[in-house]
Amino acid sequence: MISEGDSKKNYSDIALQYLREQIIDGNMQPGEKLIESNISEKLNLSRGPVRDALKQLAVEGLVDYHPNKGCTVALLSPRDAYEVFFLRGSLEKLALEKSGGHVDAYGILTMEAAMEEIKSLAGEDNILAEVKADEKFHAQIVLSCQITRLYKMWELLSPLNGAMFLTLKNLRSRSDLDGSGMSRGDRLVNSHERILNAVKSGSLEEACKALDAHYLKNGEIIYRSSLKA
Amino acid sequence: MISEGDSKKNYSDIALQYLREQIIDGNMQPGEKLIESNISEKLNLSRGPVRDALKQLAVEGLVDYHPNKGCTVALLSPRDAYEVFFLRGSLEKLALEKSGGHVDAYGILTMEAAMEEIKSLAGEDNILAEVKADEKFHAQIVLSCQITRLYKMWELLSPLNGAMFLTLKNLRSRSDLDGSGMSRGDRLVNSHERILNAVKSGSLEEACKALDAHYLKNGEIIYRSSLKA
DNA sequence: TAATATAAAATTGTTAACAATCTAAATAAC
DNA sequence: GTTATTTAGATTGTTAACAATTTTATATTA
Repeated sequence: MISEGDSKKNYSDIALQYLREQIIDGNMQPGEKLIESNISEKLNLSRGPVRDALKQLAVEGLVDYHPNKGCTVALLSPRDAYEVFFLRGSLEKLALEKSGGHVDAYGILTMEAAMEEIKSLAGEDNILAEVKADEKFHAQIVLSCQITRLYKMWELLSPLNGAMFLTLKNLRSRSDLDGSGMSRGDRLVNSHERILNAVKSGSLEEACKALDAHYLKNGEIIYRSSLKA
Repeated sequence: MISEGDSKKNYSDIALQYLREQIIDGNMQPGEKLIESNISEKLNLSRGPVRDALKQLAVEGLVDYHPNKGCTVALLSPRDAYEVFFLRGSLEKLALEKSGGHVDAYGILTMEAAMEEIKSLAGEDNILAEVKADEKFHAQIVLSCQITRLYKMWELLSPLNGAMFLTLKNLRSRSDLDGSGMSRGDRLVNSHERILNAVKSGSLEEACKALDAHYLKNGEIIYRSSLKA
């Protein structure tokens, strides 16, 4: 467990955040080699902190670590997408079951704020901001049950989930519409609105269904398009 | 993700395994400061690999990492125990639900072998061996569903679960018996035997109940004894 | 004496150089 | 011409020294 407090960032964290955002934002090709000396040169620091960051990214699954051979940007298969969506959804449902579907007033307010962000980003082309709004939204669901380690576990999946966002977006920009005839932005808004309504009404069952629909749809889109390719 | 293959260990892994086992085996006091230079001197290597190991242990929750101030052996509260047991149990049940309660022949054989180990260790005083047998047993349950990342997630909880083993043992060596009048070893055997039988009979429901009983009992014992202390 | 400020020691964070390993190119053997 | 073998280069793994920070001990002041 890492105790924070003062967020005066050390170099490892700077490298970590930089690399994570670069990967999620799609500025690094899946499979691409991540050479420590290149990165440390780019960020004007030594290899040590960069190595730390790469090891952490390997834990998060954004990077594949091959001992003695270096790191590569993770190649994420449709199967990976399925697993991440399934797990993230399962953890959120588990949290809701524990809390009886009840998210407190602060949580609801935060979710509503995140909802507004998601709406306003629907037309834009800002993956990183989308990912952050999405995380803010779903985090409140997980936090509802007050089980710290469940949240930590869910949090560990977030970077991968973020990377999937990019995959989804790229798939969509080719076809622009999915089976339902909705744009990606619209579906994102719809999907989250259904979850929010369920949580606000306090219906555990409907909330779980909404979460399933949300994550399964994501998985389905990735899977379908993998067939076309 | 870390690709292995050749398990010719590097120094980071040596330090990691050493520290993890020391902590789980109770040779380091909870709260104790872990000073990099001391450890590296002890293991005859430099601070670099030791730092790597400590960072990994922080991810696993066995160590608390205080930036600029160093690491301490994690202080695990009854609440932590509850959360770890709850999560580990939840993930195992999730896996079984996915696999419809079906563990393949190889898995069953492995579980039976682990069961024998657990039995033979019942009288001994070998926490590390107990932990490994327990892990071998439960791992097969998680692996049944073939979701790689679910296993990885569960695996990440294993070191903490191992540490809880020690806590449980220490509590028991004071009172030697729990409410049920069973010795710790006997309960361990009983509890796992019920799980194994359920899995072998293919009954998802009974397997989930057995898992719940197993983990909830662990949590209960830790909680109860925290009241006495 | 107790509380605060200062100085010394210990410890972590970072770097740069060295060692070991892997990769790829050039050479040799068939 | 193709396959091995050797060699040179690139990259990771490890170390030891340095810088920054924190902790402990000492001295100062009220």
